[in-house]
Amino acid sequence: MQLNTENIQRSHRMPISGVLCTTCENVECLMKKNIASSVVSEFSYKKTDLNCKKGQQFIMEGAPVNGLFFILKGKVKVFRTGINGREQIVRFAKEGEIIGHRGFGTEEYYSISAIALENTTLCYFSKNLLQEALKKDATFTYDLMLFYADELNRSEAKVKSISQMTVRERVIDTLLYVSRKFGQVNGYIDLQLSRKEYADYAGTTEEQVIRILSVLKKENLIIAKGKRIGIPDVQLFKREISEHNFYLDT
DNA sequence: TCATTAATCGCAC
DNA sequence: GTGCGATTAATGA
Repeated sequence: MQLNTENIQRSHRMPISGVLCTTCENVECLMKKNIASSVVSEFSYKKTDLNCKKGQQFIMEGAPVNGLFFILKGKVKVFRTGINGREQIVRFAKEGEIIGHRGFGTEEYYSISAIALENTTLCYFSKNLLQEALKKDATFTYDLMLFYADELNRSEAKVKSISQMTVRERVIDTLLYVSRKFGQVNGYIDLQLSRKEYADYAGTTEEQVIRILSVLKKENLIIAKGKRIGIPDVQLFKREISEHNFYLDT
């Protein structure tokens, strides 16, 4: 029975490679959420899977936009190259998230770069096919719009944090963001980042992150063993910045 | 294990 | 707060 359906799918409804959206486990994925729609379902067969090894760059700043990526499995960092080669990490992304969406639409070239932080599998959709699907399915389009709105909101919050927070608060903010997004396993954040990557996100230097991290460790607000960093009490940790922000907001 | 790479510290600016 | 160079710790081939 199962073999039979699989054969039918293989004959004319199989994506060019890899995992089907129907069997995919990424519930948060925009495709998965809308898979009940016939438009989305039809469209989902036209993806291409792409395997990226740890450290591999799959979006190059300035390269022409042909489509966009969904993360099937793995973790990714998105960044922009700033003045004198310094990286500015825009965001981190995990399973089910969209990468390269900003280049979508009227933009011709990517304004960001993306690198796999661990071995990652990506679902690639061509720009033209996605546009067609979006025109046909309003719910799908609406979901994408919500995603854009959320991204914009986060991006604005980040502008505030960089311009108004102290370095210490920015590092704390970064730690909170990463732990909220990737969670903690065995008391440590489920993502190993170098001090430089924390710095690139917080908008500081590697040395500054190292110094602040060791202070936070002394204050028992975090635990750190090499690249593994853990936050024992997230609520307590949050208070470190929310107190200050209270004054900023009023 | 040894060699490479990352983290840390101290110091000058 | 930032940036450089030396030292030390961690990682992985």
